[in-house]
Amino acid sequence: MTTGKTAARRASKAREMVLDGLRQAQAFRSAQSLHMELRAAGHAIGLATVYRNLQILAEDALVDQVRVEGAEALYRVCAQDGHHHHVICRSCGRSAAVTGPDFEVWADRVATQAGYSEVRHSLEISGICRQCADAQAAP
Amino acid sequence: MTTGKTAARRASKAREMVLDGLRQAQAFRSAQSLHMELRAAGHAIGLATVYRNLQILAEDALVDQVRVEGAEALYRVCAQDGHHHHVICRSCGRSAAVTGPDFEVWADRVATQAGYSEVRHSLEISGICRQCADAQAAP
DNA sequence: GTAGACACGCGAACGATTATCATTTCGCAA
DNA sequence: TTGCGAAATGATAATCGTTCGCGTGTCTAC
Repeated sequence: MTTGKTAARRASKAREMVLDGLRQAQAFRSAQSLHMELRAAGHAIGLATVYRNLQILAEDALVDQVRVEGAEALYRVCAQDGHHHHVICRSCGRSAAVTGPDFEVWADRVATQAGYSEVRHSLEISGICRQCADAQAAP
Repeated sequence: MTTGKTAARRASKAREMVLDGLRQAQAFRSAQSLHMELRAAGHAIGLATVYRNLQILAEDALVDQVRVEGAEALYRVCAQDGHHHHVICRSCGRSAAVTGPDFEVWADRVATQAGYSEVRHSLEISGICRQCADAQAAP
């Protein structure tokens, strides 16, 4: 990697499928569940391939990748560009976008003040969405 | 201390060791490296026990637990006061505490407004500390 | 048409964490 | 002090998500 040469990202049916499967979902999906669905739909795609392409797509900023505490990584088609965050339902994966006013700036500033460079931040907000909460309350 | 309830927490040599090992570190430690060190120091402690006690200590708010993107969980003795965050050096693990403004409140509010309950959040800020940056710049 | 990349699918490997379980140790009270 | 039951322990197996290795397939460029 880092050859500097054109990435030579070749067209790929598998990548197409992964992206498509992600597009059809309203919520964040895990690599595994996406794989299962694709298999169920009759596509002979390998789990490793799903992971591979998910990574590639995340690299190309075509999908968002988040990690909920200690659980699996979740992916979703990137709605918009620019930095934004989500509230993710821990139960169903549905998410809502939230925008913090000066949060980004603040994070960067305090880290820089502390003497840190190449500052990165990751903010995850999770909860139980109303539908799931209702479903749990009334079994 | 305050053994009022059904004191489900008993004194434990292992927990003492874990806490001690953590105290001696200036930076965040992983469960595994802590275990290795304790073994190297001659203590016959099991890996599972390290994990167990780390969890217990985190529960009791005696240690901070963070998860850097996709890597292992890192632990550190808790400085003190309530909720706070850290900037962690991605290179050496050293960290600095940062205090956010009304970040906690904000996160909770936007999530609640979006209809989410049982809101949890996790904020990680990472960077390269000055020493590591210097070391990298002039090898 | 052929060579060489790149991508694929499969299954095994991997690393972090957790569960299991027989045994030890602690806290409390007799 | 001694005894008892509950909690803690350590070794190991198991789990789970993710990645690697490898032989094969497929597309591009020549």
